[in-house]
Amino acid sequence: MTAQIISIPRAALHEQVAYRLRELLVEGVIAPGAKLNERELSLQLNVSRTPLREAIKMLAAEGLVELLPNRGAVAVSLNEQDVFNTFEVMAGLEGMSGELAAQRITDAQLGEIKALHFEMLAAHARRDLSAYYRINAQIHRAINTAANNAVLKTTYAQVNARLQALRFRSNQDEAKWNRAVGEHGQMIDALSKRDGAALKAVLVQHLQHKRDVVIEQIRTEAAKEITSNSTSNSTSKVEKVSA
Amino acid sequence: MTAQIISIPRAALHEQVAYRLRELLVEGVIAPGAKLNERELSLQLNVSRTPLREAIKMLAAEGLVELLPNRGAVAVSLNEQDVFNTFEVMAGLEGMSGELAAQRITDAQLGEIKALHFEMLAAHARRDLSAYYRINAQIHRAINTAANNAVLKTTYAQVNARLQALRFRSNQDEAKWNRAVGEHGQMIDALSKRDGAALKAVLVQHLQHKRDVVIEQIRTEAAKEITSNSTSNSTSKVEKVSA
DNA sequence: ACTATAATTTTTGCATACAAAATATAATTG
DNA sequence: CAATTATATTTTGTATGCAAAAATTATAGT
Repeated sequence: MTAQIISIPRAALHEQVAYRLRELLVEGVIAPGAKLNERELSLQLNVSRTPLREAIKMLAAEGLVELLPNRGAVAVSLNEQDVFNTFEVMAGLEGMSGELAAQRITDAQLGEIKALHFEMLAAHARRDLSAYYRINAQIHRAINTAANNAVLKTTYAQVNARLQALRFRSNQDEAKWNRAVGEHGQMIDALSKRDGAALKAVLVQHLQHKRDVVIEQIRTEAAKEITSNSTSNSTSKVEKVSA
Repeated sequence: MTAQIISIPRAALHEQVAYRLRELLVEGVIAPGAKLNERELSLQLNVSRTPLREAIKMLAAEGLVELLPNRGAVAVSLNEQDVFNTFEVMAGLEGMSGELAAQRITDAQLGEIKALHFEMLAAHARRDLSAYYRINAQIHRAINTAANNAVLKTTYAQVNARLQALRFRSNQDEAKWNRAVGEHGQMIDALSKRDGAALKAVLVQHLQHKRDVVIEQIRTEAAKEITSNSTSNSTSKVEKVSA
């Protein structure tokens, strides 16, 4: 008799596809505004169009792609207003997370967040932006987890994914980076004191600052786009689609 | 030449199906925990299984149904913890709505909300619970709309839909009903003064009270269920599924 | 009669096939 | 040559078919 492998029932195909597409969208491999060609994707992912389409419908419900009737799906492309609105909601959700986390966090969880904080300081000291962003995301996720509310967690993840898909993370200036790190210090203080109101305030402010940075970048990008379009041949992407 | 009808491109089939299923779930026609049989539904809705399945996948992403690998989909059934968590998030979202609405509401919108408020008082005076709930929902939706944030609106709608699906709306006692109506009066005051902080506070409290009412009902229902199961033949629904 | 096993039916999951719409390409005309 | 119409191709949307898994019913054994 052959060794019976314990059945880890591999996720349904549409789940796997949704997971992979989510990665591609959030990592920017599929750029905002880009069209999702079903034939092409089903070839690349090696699945038929049926589970692919089911996955796309899920992503549409999550707000990561937009469905155009009879014209398929495109990766969401947020305009300035969309970004503003999304950050506004994110700020509220982060605030909620912080307030609840302050009430519910365990000592172990707090210890882990402090550890991550020091790792973040290290990344900052080394000017390692990539590591900084990774650890930063981990800290925010940890606070969210400490809030111990599954609905909040999924809601947060869903709204956040749309912002991640923007991939605006490069070149924030020195002063703003320092400010962000300072705010993180305040977060740790507030969490240590289990001061929900203070943590909430810091997180909301933190998100507002991040919002300002991103919106500034969008404007810079837009300005560059116009310049390049008027001087050289247009290299602009697929027509802009609102979210 | 025949009169050219202005093409109102009827929504894609999967959209229509999703819309209809959403109604059935929120109105409780498909009860929490009930299985969604694909053959049966495709016959009833007169569509093939393909668009039906796509619609179900969307509802799964919205959190209205749960997918069981190789076993299809069931209408979500929230346990007490789930309900608590959902209300916690709803309270936060309502608070956000109120805070933003106070800043952004137009005089026309405020007028409409005041009108709805009086209609609600009328329904309360007549002890017309059905009308009361309908108008109540309209008021909350109007506040949400006045917040003027599309992301908040969809997020709110999505989380709220899961609570609607609970259909816990019957028999709230007199004192609690009066209290809820009183809170609504405070909302109107706060909105009129454009006092975001006050409105937020009232809304959060309002939701907490609603949460308490619902959780109490769940416990009562659960107690009844146990009694009936032990005395008579079990008429319980499909196995409980967590959300 | 109750449990365990086997056969049957149902149901889900995925792939394929076909029709309609949209897009791209070619042809035509002023 | 530009603009428009006609044709071909691609792409999406929906239905159907088939295999695998699950649920149900039947059968056998204790």
